[in-house]
Amino acid sequence: MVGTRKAATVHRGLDPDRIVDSALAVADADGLGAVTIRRLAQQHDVTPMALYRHFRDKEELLDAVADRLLGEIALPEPDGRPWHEQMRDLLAAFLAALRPHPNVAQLTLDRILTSVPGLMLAERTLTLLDIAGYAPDQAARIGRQVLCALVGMVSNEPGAGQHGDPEERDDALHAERATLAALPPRRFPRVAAAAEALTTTDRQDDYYRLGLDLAVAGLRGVAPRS
Amino acid sequence: MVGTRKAATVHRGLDPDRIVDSALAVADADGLGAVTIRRLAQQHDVTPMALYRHFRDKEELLDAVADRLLGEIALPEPDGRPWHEQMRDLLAAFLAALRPHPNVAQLTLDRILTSVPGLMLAERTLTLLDIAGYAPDQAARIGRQVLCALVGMVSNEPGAGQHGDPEERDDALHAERATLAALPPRRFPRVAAAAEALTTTDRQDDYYRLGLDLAVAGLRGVAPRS
DNA sequence: ACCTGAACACCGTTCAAGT
DNA sequence: ACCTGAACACCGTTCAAGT
Repeated sequence: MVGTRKAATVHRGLDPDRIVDSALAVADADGLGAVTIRRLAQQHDVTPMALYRHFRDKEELLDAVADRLLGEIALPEPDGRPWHEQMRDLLAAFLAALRPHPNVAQLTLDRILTSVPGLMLAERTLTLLDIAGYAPDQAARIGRQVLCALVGMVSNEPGAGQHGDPEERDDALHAERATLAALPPRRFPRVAAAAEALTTTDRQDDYYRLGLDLAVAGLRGVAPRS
Repeated sequence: MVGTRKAATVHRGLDPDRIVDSALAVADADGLGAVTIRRLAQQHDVTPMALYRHFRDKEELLDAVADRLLGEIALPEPDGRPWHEQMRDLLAAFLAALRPHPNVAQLTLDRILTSVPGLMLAERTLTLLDIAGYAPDQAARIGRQVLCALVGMVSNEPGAGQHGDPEERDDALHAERATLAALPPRRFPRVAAAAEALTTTDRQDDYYRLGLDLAVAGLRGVAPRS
């Protein structure tokens, strides 16, 4: 009642943040391909064109989704530990932000250098690589590779077939496992033996821990100063 | 004239291989999003529905495109050298097959375990990781990560914005470089300094050599036996 | 066997109006 | 300022025919 002018002009539910919420929910449930201007509009009981008041086009909407993910990165404070320990924590923070939304992770790659939180991640990465002894050019290239590898890790984590029902997804994984296990053991003995490991969604923490080990070990192995 | 029955029923130009050719050409020129049933049909002077004689749906067409790339892998023969040297050559062979088609590379990831050339790559990778001392489960996980990282490397190579004209692409890269260089040097000194390295398409061989170094060094660093 | 034609249920997006 | 409605140029795909 004693509403200020600002309160009087409050949106009834169609502001960019809530659209991004919906986009994330749709992508998590049905994949990035299901994120559609028309579908989001429908979820907000509004005409598709209403969204264009808030985003110039679909790409700008996806930018906002990526920004949301990048904004969730909880950057660890720099400290006095060896660079590779700090690097591990930094990369782990990036992973932690991406993991809840594997279907959306790939969007962040193109936006790392165009959003503030992404730039902060990049700056920290380059700083640690400098401490490791990398020349600036090398650091730029190798930093890109590592962040790229992490995003790929999340986008392609064993369960990420981006289907609808969790039941259907389990069935698909089970079928794939059976196909692999039935491979001719003369030609593909190791793939057949690894059928279980390649198709399980269990022990995801192991998967990610190993991925971090791999990335950090790579950086240490190539670094001028170890 | 003395045509066999087979020669008499030869296609006049609409066989799956030529459709895949077109799909690759379109993807290379205008990105994966431009690969459209209708556009491919048009290129072959045929109705969109004609393609459904050869592919059950669009996904099967993309499977064929991915198979084409995977089929280009020239697997090196196993020999007596240390596992990491053989691994490097194996990964380099995969990279060499992907590099000509960065816009398409990502398609291969989901198809590695469903195509014969992909399975051969996977089998070789697991074999070398076994020699390195990895337990089968670990080998499966880490092998996936590495192949994933390589695909990501190609998909996200500096020039890969998947635009049309090469001129337009250069302009986009130049603009991005300027934006990065103009970043507040107080907050993002290293990113600003790396603007050039992050946006150049020169020295791609360095980029890929470094990526291979990173991957192999990671595998060696994590391996039970080095 | 291979291709066509018309139709359906979707897209993103522009333009001109409405309040 | 914010939303609507109709329209346009695209999608993938089904179905029933044509030869």
